[in-house]
Amino acid sequence: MESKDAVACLSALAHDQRLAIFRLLVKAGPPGLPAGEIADAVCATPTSTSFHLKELDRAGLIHATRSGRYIRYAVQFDGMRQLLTFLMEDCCQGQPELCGTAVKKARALCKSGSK
Amino acid sequence: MESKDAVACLSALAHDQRLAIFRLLVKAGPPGLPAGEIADAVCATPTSTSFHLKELDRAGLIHATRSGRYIRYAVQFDGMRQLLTFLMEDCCQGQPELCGTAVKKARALCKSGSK
DNA sequence: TGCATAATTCAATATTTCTTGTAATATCGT
DNA sequence: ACGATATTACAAGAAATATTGAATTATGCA
Repeated sequence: MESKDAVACLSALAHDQRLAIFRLLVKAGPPGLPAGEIADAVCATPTSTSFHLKELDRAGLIHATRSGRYIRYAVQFDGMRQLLTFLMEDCCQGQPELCGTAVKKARALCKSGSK
Repeated sequence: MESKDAVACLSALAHDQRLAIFRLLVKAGPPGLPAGEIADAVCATPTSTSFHLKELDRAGLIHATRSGRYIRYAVQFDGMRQLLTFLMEDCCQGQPELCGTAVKKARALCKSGSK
C-alpha cells in the first residue's frame, strides 16, 4: 500500500457517519447490509448514505453487490488489513519495543473476540 | 477512545503531508525532531508545517517540547496505540477469525522490527 | 540592548468536502 | 406494462480545510 492509498482509506474513515457505517458493517460481517438498513441505522438520508458508501467503496474498505432490488454493502476485509498493516509498519519501524503493547493488546482483543 | 476522538486522529493522518510527518516522527523515535528539520524533510514551508504539526498535536498523535530556540516534536505513542486498539476492536468484534491475518501479520512485522 | 534565528499566529484566498433536494435508474409484484 | 420500492446521480449552495505571505513571539548570542 502506498501513501496515497493510505490517505484515501484514512480520509474515508475520518468522518463520523462513515466511521459509524464502517463499524456497523464490520459487525454485520461478510453478508453485509442493504443500503436502506444502513441509512436507518445511522439516521441519515438515502442520498447522504449513498454518498458516504461510495466514499468507503472508492477507498477499498467496503464493496457493493446487488441482490434483487437491494444493494448490499459489506466490509472488504483485505482493504482494512492492508491499512492496518501499513500503520503497523510505521509503528514498528526500527523500534518494536515501542508499539509492542499496542499490538499485544490488539491481539488479545482479537482472541477474546469482544471489546 | 470515542468515535469523535478516532475521527480526529484519522482526519489528522488523512493528509499526505501529515502522514509523511507522522511517519518521519515515528522513525525519529522518542527524541523527535525540531520543526525546522521536519519542514525540510517534507519540503514544506515553516508556516504550513506548523499548521500540520498543530493538527497532529490536537489529535494527540504527537507532542511538542521546547528545547532552547527549537521546538521538538515527537510521536505520542499512547495516542497511536489507542487509535490502533479502537480500529482493532471494530475489526475483531464478533468474528476474530476474519481479522486474524491482519493482526498476525502486523505482529510479525513488529517482532522483526523492520518494514 | 540589539540582531539573528526558530517557530507560530493571523488573515485572506483557494480548494475540497458535505449536505440537500430533485430527478433518474433498476427491480419487483401485480 | 404499471406502480411502488430501493438506490444512485446530479447540481447548487454551505461548510470545513488548506495554502500563502506578512507580522509576531520567543530564545540565544554578542
